[in-house]
Amino acid sequence: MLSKKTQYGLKALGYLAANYGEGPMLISEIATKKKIPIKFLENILLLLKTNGILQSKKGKGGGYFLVCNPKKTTLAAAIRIIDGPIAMLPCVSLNFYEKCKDCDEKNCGLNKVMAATRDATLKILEKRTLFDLIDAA
Amino acid sequence: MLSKKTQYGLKALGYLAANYGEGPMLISEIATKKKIPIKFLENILLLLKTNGILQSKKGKGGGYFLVCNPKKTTLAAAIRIIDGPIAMLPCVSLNFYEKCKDCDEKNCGLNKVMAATRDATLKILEKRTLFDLIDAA
DNA sequence: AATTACTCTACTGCTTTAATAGACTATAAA
DNA sequence: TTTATAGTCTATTAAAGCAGTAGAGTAATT
Repeated sequence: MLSKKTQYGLKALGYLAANYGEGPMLISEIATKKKIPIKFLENILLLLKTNGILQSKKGKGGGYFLVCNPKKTTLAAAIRIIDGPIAMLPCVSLNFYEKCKDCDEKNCGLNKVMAATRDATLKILEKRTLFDLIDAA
Repeated sequence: MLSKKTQYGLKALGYLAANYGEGPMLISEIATKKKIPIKFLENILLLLKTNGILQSKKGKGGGYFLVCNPKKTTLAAAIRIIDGPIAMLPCVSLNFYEKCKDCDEKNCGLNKVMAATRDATLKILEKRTLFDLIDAA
């Protein structure tokens, strides 16, 4: 399961995507509209900034905004920043790979299944973008 | 990510699947062969038993064994027992559903993407079985 | 009766999660 | 050049979950 932090982050990114091109949005506005604890949201947005997805401006008229067009940033990228690995096991993770000790990957049935699962998941998350997070109503 | 407990559980089930029909297997044997802490494995196998996947026999010649043919038990079922939800968010979980407060699912972009991801994942995990966990070598 | 082997309850240390607090820095407008 | 605005940064906390351990208890077999 995704952490609450990740869920909040994606919600916030959806809001920023919906308002893309309209200048910086206040943390407080995002927090209110998306019902996210404001101090928690500060951390999350900062994290997304240091990882190149968001940019910010201080002072009056300031706030956060997307660096790129929402369709350019995949959900896989956003999730990896906040939550870490997308794969179900370290031994099949593309970005956070760790070798299983006591297990020969080549012959491991579990490894193969989990690799297939990872591929199916990524096929969605590498294609969908922040644009897809925009709410209907 | 799956918990270590789940990973151990699946490894153990793979071992039991490989030896299906050969009578009960000792916890100690599974633990040794699969490099799992034995006391931890006890908990896991018991959990799988109370949930109907395994059966056991006490005393000499005892041990654990699969209730059904390995091809009858899906990985989704096994994972749900040990790890809980497979979906990335409670609001798209089929077996552990929880409504998001402060969010209208019908219009939520995130909800739709996560539902699609869940479907892709389940398409694999509801089809693959304990039989697929059997190691090659 | 003795041995084998699963069963059950409880506990421990550790890490992560989900926040909160408060001081600090940069920007812009009056 | 002060004041208000708004993001930045460090630290702390309570609660929960994870990984693993301990030990006594029960059932089956020989």
